Amino acid sequence: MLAVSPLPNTSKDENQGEMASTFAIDTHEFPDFSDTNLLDSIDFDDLFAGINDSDVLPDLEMDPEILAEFSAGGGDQESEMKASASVEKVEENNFKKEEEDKVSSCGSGAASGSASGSNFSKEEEIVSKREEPVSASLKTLAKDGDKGRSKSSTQTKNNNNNNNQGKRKMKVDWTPELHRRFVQAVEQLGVDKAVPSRILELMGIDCLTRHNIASHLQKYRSHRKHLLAREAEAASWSHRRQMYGGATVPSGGKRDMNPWIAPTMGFPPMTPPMHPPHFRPLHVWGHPSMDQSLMHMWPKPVAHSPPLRGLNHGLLTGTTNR
DNA sequence: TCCGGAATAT
DNA sequence: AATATTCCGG
Repeated sequence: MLAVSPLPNTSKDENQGEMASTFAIDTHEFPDFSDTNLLDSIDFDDLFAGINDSDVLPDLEMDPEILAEFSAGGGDQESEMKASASVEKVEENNFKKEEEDKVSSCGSGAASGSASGSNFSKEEEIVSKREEPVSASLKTLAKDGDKGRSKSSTQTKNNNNNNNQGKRKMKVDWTPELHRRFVQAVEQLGVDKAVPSRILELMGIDCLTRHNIASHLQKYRSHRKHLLAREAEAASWSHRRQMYGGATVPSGGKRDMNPWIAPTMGFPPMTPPMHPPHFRPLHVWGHPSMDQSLMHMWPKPVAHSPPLRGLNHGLLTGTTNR
């Protein structure tokens, strides 16, 4: 029992103008126990599996604060589970009984947490919004790329719309799929012309607000910037070396044309002025294209740009300094 | 007022 | 680190 929900309703959230069209849900999650830890397969998974959203117990995952409040006793996650279980009765409103397959949706379930071992404290985020039909294909495509992912999130409660008012916003879990759509949209628009609203449109995910996109976009740009910067550095670095050797490229261009960097951007020579519908600059970073072990959406700061041409990338240095 | 983007906050 | 929120011009 745990009646949770004292919630003082701050009532400040209320989506201002975000078209709230969050309906649709779809909880088909496929438990991927392929190579996961047993822990993953713990039960809360199942528990959550069916219940996705519903604002009931608005706070289950709130945050530290509230959690702390009643968690004082001790069981943290335990309570969570229980709570969810009880949630079953949740269904009361009209809810949407959508079909349950594809449809963009926001809800989802699947929790996994990294409980592995000893690390659970008060998780908070979660919630993952899933999207549409693409999944299948992506799955295929992403194969090893995504594989293990897609189920990492500890869901808790969702906010729904329907009339509610005191709903909180849950963190959106940018799953590889979502991210992929995001990147796709951005590319289509052109990196510099991409703005949240447009991206949102292109993505077609109904849930997700402009803000979500904006936030992600910010991060995206930031990462990209770093990446480019690094590569540029590396490039210039290699440049010098080349010069030394008497090599080539007289131009003093710092990093305009870099064979290596190019792929990173996806489109060096023509960026903005063209985005045919079905054209697609293969991979940028978060792309499925680059499977391998690069499945980490956001490339960590690992410089990868072989300094000298002629050699196969492979190792690289990590310090580009001078 | 709405939007986009950077700066902050959580 | 990843998201969300807030602040600040257009």
